[in-house]
Amino acid sequence: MSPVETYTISELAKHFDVTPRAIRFYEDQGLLNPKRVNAQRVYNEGDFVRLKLILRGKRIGFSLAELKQTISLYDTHPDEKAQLQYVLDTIEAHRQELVQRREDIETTLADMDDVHARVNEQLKLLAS
Amino acid sequence: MSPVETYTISELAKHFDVTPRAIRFYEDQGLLNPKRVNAQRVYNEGDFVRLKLILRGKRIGFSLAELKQTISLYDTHPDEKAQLQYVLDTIEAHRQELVQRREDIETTLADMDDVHARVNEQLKLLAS
DNA sequence: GTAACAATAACGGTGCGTTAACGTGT
DNA sequence: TACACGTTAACGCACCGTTATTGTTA
Repeated sequence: MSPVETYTISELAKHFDVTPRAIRFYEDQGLLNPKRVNAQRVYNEGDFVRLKLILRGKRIGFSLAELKQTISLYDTHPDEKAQLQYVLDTIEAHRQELVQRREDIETTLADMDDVHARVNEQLKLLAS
Repeated sequence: MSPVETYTISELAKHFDVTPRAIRFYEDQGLLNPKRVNAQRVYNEGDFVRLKLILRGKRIGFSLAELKQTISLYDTHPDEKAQLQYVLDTIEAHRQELVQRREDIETTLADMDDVHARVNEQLKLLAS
């Protein structure tokens, strides 16, 4: 047996800079499902990654409810054709959203560059 | 005088697919400031663009409060050095945020591609 | 359409009181 | 071995602040 790295809730909390309370909350919402040893939560590598995905998803702007859906897809291993197709379709839908969001960001960055350039010009004129 | 394109609130609402009520709300929050003719709102091209920026910003994930700040910066034309520098700094801060968010999105898209490929593989095996 | 005020609903948690398990020093 | 003590965690329920809207009435 290879040793499996595990974590307590407070270790995770510290690592990701969130409160243990929040981690339990994510579990309440169905986003995590760690093993238990005497009612105590024991997190493995998979849970670790899952939490990382949750936090990244939050930064991107997804709600916990949305994350619950997508993250499940990531590590489910369905064996039926219909299910596999469903996974593909769902991924595709989310992909579209993300691509749109990325475009919005690109556009905004470009706008910012414009403003930045103009303001910088002003600043130079003023300095001379 | 060149004719200036103007819009009523319901025209804007229809165009951007939001309720007039929401547009008034954005004004309450200080994000819009259309001219009035007899207390009735009259929106010009600038207002139009502003609303577009607001909605794009929302999609990206900025709060109305943040948008109020940034959008103001976009079309203010300060003349003092300190103010100009402030604008540059603020833009830079928001830029950092956006770049981070874009990175998160890139990573997630890559993850999705992985899953997509794996699932597709499964599907092919099943079909054969 | 407008103004003003209220109500709502989702979201993402937090606080708290209580109970339980575990390790340490005496 | 026994006991007290501190730490950490679990649970459940209520509650909260922010945000973004929507309703309502005049």
